[in-house]
Amino acid sequence: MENGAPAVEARRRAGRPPHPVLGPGRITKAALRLIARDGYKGLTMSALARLLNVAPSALYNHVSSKQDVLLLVEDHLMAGVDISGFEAGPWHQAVRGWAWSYRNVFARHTPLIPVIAVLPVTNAPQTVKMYEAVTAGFHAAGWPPDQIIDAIVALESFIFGSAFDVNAPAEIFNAGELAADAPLFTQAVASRASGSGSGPGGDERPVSPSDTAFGLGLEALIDGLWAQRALAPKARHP
Amino acid sequence: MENGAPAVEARRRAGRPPHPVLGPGRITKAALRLIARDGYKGLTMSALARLLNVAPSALYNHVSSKQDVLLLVEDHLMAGVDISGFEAGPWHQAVRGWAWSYRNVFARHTPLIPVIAVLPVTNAPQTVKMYEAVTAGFHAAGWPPDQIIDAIVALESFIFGSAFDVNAPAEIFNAGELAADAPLFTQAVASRASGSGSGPGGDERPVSPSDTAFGLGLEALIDGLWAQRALAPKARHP
DNA sequence: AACCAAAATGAATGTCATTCATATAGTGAG
DNA sequence: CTCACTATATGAATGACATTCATTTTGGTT
Repeated sequence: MENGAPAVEARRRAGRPPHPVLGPGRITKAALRLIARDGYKGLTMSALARLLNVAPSALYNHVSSKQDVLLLVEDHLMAGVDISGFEAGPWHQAVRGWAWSYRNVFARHTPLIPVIAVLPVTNAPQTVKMYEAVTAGFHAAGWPPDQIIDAIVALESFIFGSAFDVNAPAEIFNAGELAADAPLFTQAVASRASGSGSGPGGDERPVSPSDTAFGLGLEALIDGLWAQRALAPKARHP
Repeated sequence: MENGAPAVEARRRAGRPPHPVLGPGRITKAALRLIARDGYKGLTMSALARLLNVAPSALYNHVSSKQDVLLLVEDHLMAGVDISGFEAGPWHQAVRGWAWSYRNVFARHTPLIPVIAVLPVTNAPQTVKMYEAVTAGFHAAGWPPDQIIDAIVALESFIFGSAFDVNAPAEIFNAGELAADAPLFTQAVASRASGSGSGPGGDERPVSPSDTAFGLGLEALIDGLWAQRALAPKARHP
């Protein structure tokens, strides 16, 4: 039941079917089922309509484009991002939990990232809700108000980039025939400390290389941002 | 002149036209011209063929798919990323220059990012060359070899995510009708310190919000990574 | 019972990437 | 000089796709 107000008002104007056979909610659920089964390549308007026992053109009475469908999915996923840490706990730990959760949710939905990163949050209630919770956490930690959004954007950029990295194949850094021209790089790849370290849960189990890199970068970013809190904004560069 | 060796060897095997009318080099250049003119939506195999005065199907004698074309473009762009700082200067400054340059190059080529982030570097000479230079810089700065790749991946993730942010519209954080439900967020957006700070060149001119966020995150990441250098790899999380 | 607007339909359109059978052209071998 | 070989170019065809449109169905309201 996402945003019933306009539907109610519209229903007031004239006779309507009381059972909305199709609607944002059902479309979102069907899209998620499709994505879970066949991935984003399987998410076509035809497949979506087929799953809903409806003609493809019928969907356009409820969404104006496929991008609209992606927006619905995105906003639904945002509700799955863990913001509980910002309600009470220490800032460092809240950001950690939020960032891991955020990355894990979108690692399986990377095709959404180019959409999210560029589209306004208007008409995305769950997304706004998440931003409000995160902002509140920063505020409570004494962050300078005029730096909060920039800090969130920086963290989000790292999270989105890292979500792509999760889907990288293991051999992505295999230079192949070019290895001879890149001895230091090849050596660094070979000695990469994969499998060591602790997992996102703090327990001692093997983690993927992308988990290790994300953990390293996240801790660096959290510490670095904390240290720069209240300093003048800078964007210097040689 | 991109890797003439295979072509020469192939020419040795049998009779060939001495003037390669089409080839990776020309295809790459044409693709870049198309992207510059019409953006990535204008980069179609038909348009590419038209620009080269050739039938679309002819392209498939030189590339096996459109993804191959994107790979050619990507590797070409990698040559434009500034790695000069790693040859001599201090580590902090070298990373800074590299990261700004890397982000600026791919901010205008975000459709490539999902491709880059997932595809092996094999057969991408410029890409391998860049990684080698960066690895050498980390090595020279005394970085623990088994952490170099993870640190680079973390920086790259931040860079890729930030490249998307560059293309975000100014009103991306306008909550619209939902503003009432997100007072702290709305206030933080309004007080965002945009226009202040110094530009990437260190001079005093207005910078975009994405520049500010990138500068903030990059400095935090650089400082944080430097501080964590030589510490045990960690990926902890509550 | 008639009306009206939302919603569903089926056919059609245009844009893609990609494939395939065929044709061409230049080169080394005879 | 000529034949055969091979890379490369061609044009037509295919199938997937999002989207549009004229038309019909549907069900509550009057």
